[in-house]
Amino acid sequence: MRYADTILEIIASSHSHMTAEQIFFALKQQYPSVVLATVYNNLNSLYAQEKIRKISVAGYPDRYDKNTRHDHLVCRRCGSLLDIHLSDLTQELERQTGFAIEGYDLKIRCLCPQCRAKEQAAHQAYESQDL
Amino acid sequence: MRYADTILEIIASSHSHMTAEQIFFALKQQYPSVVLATVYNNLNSLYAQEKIRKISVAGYPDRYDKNTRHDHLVCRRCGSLLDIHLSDLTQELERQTGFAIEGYDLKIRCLCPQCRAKEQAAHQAYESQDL
DNA sequence: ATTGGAATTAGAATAATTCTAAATTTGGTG
DNA sequence: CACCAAATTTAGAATTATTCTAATTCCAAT
Repeated sequence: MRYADTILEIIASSHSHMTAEQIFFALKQQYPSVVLATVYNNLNSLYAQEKIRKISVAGYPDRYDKNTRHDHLVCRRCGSLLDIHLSDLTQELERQTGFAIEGYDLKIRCLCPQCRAKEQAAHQAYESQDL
Repeated sequence: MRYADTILEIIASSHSHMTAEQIFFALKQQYPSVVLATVYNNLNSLYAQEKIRKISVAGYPDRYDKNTRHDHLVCRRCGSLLDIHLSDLTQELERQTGFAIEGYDLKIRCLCPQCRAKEQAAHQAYESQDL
């Protein structure tokens, strides 16, 4: 895992949530000979060690994130992600489910500002059309 | 959308969480000439109308579920899903995020009973080996 | 009957990811 | 240092899930 630390740094220092391909291009800046499969190998290994998180949203490639406890806002229109720090639900979920849980993944569906603007524009175009 | 209602019924009456392919085979019982692309067309349309939910877990094909409010237990080892009815977090999430949210998706990571048994067996084999 | 629009079909295409086998690198040992 | 074994990387083929395209079929309204 010669590249594992560099990949961890790329993920840690990114404010976006990068796909395997984006990480691949970032890594290529430093190691031009590296190959996408290696990135997948490293990401899978880091994920298995729980050093990174993997975020799956239907319709989008998997994205990777640092493994700190936080939740995500997901735009229902463009799929963009935003970290959000909410209070930890583990205790409450254990109380409600009645057993020890290993963790959880909370995605909040919303509209990002750009998409909100686009939807409003579309809505107004519709409203003002001749009927 | 000639098959939409049948697909809805298949999803509603299934206690598992079916993949597009499983739904395709179930639908084929009644309509042997139907084709996988049609199932995807119907599922995408039902999903766009919010009549069904789509569940994405990294490493597994998307699965579909009825669109009632409930959460999911996800086995971290085999990916199996189980519905669980927890109290609605919308209010609390709106309070914490400070804006109107459209919904959320909560997956609780755990080990299903079968996988727990397997992990224990593996653990005991490891413990009892000659060192 | 005829037509138009929507849905379905078949199958090719695409995208993401994994797999396989060969080559390379690494670390330990004599 | 030289060698070996193990682990990692590489290249590229393969697989899987899903979407796309174009042709066909279905159905409802003339």
